[in-house]
Amino acid sequence: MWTASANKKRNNYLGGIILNIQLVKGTKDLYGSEVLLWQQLEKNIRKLCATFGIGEMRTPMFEFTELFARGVGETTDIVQKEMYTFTDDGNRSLTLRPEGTAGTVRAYIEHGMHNQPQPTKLYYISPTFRCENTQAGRQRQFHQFGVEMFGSYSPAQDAEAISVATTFLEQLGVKNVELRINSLGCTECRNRYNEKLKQFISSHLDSLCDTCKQRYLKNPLRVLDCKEQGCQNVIAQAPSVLECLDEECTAHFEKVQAILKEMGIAFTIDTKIVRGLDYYTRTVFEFVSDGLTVCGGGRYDKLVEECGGKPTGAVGFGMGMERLIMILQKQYGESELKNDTAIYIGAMGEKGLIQSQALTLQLRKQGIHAECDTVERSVKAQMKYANKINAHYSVIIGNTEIEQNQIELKNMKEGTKENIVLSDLIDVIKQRV
RNA sequence: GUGGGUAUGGCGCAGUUGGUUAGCGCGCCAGAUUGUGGCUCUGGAGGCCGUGGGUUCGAAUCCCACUAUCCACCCCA
Repeated sequence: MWTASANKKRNNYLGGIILNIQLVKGTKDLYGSEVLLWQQLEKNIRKLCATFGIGEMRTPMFEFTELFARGVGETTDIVQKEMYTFTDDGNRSLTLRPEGTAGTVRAYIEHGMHNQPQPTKLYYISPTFRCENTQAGRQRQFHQFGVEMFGSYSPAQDAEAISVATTFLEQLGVKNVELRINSLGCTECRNRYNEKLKQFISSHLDSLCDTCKQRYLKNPLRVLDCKEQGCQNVIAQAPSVLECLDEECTAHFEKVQAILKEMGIAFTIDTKIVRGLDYYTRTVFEFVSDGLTVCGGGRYDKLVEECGGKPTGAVGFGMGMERLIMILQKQYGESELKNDTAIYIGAMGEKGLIQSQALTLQLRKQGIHAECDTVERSVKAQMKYANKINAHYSVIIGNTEIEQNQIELKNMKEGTKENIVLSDLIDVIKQRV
């Protein structure tokens, strides 16, 4: 590990050149039992998506800055102060992706996916970057699992997207999950509501906090999100978005609810949900567990068009993997995940060492996890090692075994031994695994 | 960006009002009669106590700055 003192020593070797070989703020190495947890989570996601007919989309880690600035919204905090932006050789302004939707939309348009049978359903599990203050479960490089569904304006698509998230959280066993939904309406409804809200807020300015006094002009919806008590009191009296929806948007929202009900998906309507991203239209939703938002998403019918594609209805959601991992860790408690080893093939003497290496490879080629001694330790130490790596069986190969073509196969759990013919070892193990 | 806590071998922690060679648990390595694990015992390796300054005869310990980390706010996933 590159501790600071290790750096110091290293610097001496390198003649005083100072190397900053340390983790960058907000980044993390994943290894050991933690990475096993990640693998399991990813496996669950892939299986889930296969069930829902959602294909994987892998977009590049960086794109033109413009894409995110436009896609995510110029007024959002993400664009204004949290993006990792740099200029490359060709003087292009590039940015590490701060969220997954924009890149997916770009790919959808660029590859003419609207020519495929619609809807196009895509998911991604990708590293994502935001330059903001860190906290538990919030890194500067974090991982997002997201699903995007293109090509439908129907409320059925909203419901399908929500059902993916519900099923996933259910299967993961996340407890106390609550689904909250709301509708922001189409652009017209939204503008109408913004005006109404502005008027309402301006008549209650005195009770608002300082930030809200500023931001209500630009983005009055944000005030609904404020946690200050004073603002909360004002908001409680504020007009609801739902009152401003036109007929179509109202019908859409009602239909989403009807489908969810029939699907057996419980939800509550929360007119305070507005989401921080500018691109949402109509349905928006959040899954909250113990006060933490574990999933957020909604419909974004204008985004594909804004990014240069044909008008296309779309709906999606994102989940922070780090938060899911935290939940899983709590669930699994301290019990460490381990990779088991089928058999440990120890060796005694030179002939044994040589043969054990070859035998191990043969087993591995058959898909069996075998380990052998590559350190030339004592038999006792080898057995200790076999125990530590959770070997189910062990054998020691030495001169006697080779001469007699006989070995003692030991069952590590039971502590029992049995004699078998050395040349039969592979077949015997294959049968037992 | 704002406020508060923390920073000691791989991990988790002690280190008393500043005083000699900085400890403990887990882990790692090796032994406990010569070729066999899990228990126990013994020994060993591994830290200039986050970094840089300052106060002092003397600093892990006091002061300042920086960095990282955690918590809250902000925002989101």
